[in-house]
Amino acid sequence: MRDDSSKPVSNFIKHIIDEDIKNGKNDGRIHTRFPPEPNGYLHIGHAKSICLNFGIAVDYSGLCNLRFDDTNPDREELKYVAAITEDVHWLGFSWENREYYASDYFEQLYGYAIELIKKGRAYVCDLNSDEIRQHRGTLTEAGQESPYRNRPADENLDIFMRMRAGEFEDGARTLRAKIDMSSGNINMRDPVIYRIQRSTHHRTGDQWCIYPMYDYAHCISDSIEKITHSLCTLEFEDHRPLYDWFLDEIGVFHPQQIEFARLNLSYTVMSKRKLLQLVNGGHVKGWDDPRMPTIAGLRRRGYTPESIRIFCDRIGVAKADSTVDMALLEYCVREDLNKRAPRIMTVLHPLKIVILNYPHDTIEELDAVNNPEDESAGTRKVPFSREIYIERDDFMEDPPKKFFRLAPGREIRLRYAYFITCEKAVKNDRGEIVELHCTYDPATRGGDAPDGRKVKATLHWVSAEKFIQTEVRLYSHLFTEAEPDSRKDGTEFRDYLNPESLEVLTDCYAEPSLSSSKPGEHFQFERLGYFCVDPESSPERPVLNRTVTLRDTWAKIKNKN
RNA sequence: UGGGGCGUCGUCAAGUGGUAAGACACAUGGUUUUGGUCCAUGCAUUCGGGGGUUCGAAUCCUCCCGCCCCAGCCA
Repeated sequence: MRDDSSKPVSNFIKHIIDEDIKNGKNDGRIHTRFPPEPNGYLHIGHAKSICLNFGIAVDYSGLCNLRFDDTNPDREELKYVAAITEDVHWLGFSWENREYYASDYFEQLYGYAIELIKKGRAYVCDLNSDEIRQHRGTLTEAGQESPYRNRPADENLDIFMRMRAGEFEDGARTLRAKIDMSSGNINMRDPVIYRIQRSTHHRTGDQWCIYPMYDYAHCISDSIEKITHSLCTLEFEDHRPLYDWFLDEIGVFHPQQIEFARLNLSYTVMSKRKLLQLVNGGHVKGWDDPRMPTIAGLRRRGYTPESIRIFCDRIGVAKADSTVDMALLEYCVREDLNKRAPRIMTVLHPLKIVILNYPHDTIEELDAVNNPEDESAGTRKVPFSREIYIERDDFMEDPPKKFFRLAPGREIRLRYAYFITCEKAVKNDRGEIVELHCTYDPATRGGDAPDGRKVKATLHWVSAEKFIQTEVRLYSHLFTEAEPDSRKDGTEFRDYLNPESLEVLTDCYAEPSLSSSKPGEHFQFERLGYFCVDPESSPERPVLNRTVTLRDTWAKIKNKN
């Protein structure tokens, strides 16, 4: 699936692919893969990779596999593969029957390891992890060769097979590639390719007590699947020589690894580790907390797959480290929801109005447009009565020059209803405004004055006779700093958690029609923002999450003052 | 004193020797029964810096500066 197909996006990876096709590489075949480790939830950074990999497959009439990189059973769980497949599907991508697992290749991987041993390119090392580290050297000093480095091939073969058979304790030995302990690239200093690890794998159970390492398993998995272009993030750039080394030594199909910059987003963090800390530390309510940049969180917040896809198209793909402005993501979801979200009126902070000259015991049903951007969305009836609620912010007793909403003596329009004029603000003992007394002009029914007189503002409102009480959860940035995790002053991301990232409003009043809404449905609350029905919602008591506010010019003017 | 990358508008990002796309953000007008949407306009004489090659350089050469990644039996 591709959005914005009218504007094909160019990037350096496509240039490489174009060139490859021109040169007839792989007979013009294009095959990518998205290779998550099932050890956590997907976030918007993964969405970038998903859109890139699946998008390229679509653009070049190729294929994209979903492959779980499940070579470390200590951290991986079945529940994560379920969550990941759900998220990728939800984003709108399909991999048909090409759902693969690195663990499917364990036997083949083992076979290639035997070959490497026979070729003298791998050896069993008896050093423990501390000793291996000590032998590795430093960034500026070469490493020392392991005393086991020149163990004869047949002995290596024998011990490696006994490793598989379970003869040795966890961590007692490793299989290592025999490359170059003095390489400037630390990845090439005889990297471990198999470790002994007795943990139950979510797919292979207790069949194995040795597991391959990422560098070894990943390139061969790509090769087995005949991947043509293996796209990964920048931190794997240093691993490419190793990726190439394994495939060259084994002599199998050789995909091309290409690295791109991972996505960073302002006002949030984007690593599984940090997101996990937010969950475990109780700073959010879970992986799908609407404040989280996870796919599950964004979904619950009310982001649509389309909005995320178009966002991924717009941010581009390059090799420079970058942090994309959260405002772009918000723009993308507003743009999408503006076209599709039905409008409804909801008052978040109610202020009662009594319309003195409107009859008691009368409820009118007024026509309201469901979506001015989509005529086919039709109209609905909204009940109007003598007492209504408006937004507290829409009235000021002593308004500044540029405030053109309701004020004493001023006439405004109630959307789809009538013009009303504020006659009096009624206060309590403490001088707080408790309600407004207004009068209406019956001739303005529907919202237009027959005499053509204009009004400076149109306010949303809800009948105080017929409404549904709702809970509304307002979200704002999770962090108070744009880049909470890359500061140099000794502080860390958790120091910048926004204490006001969630505000729960339990006494909001919505049009009655909201009671028939279902979890996941989107609405625009007129003049306020886009909202999405939460899974915790019920017909008796709807719960709405604010996805994003509307652009608010008045707020800008107010803040400038 | 190691290896690998990257520096184009506030933020992303095109550009691949012929004279700086686009988007977001920002600003200003217009339309409007959402201070929304939409529309129009403005917003890098210059591409991290210096030198060089060339009729011509963000693009080529050279030196310098800055930033990111790497020392898991994680991925």
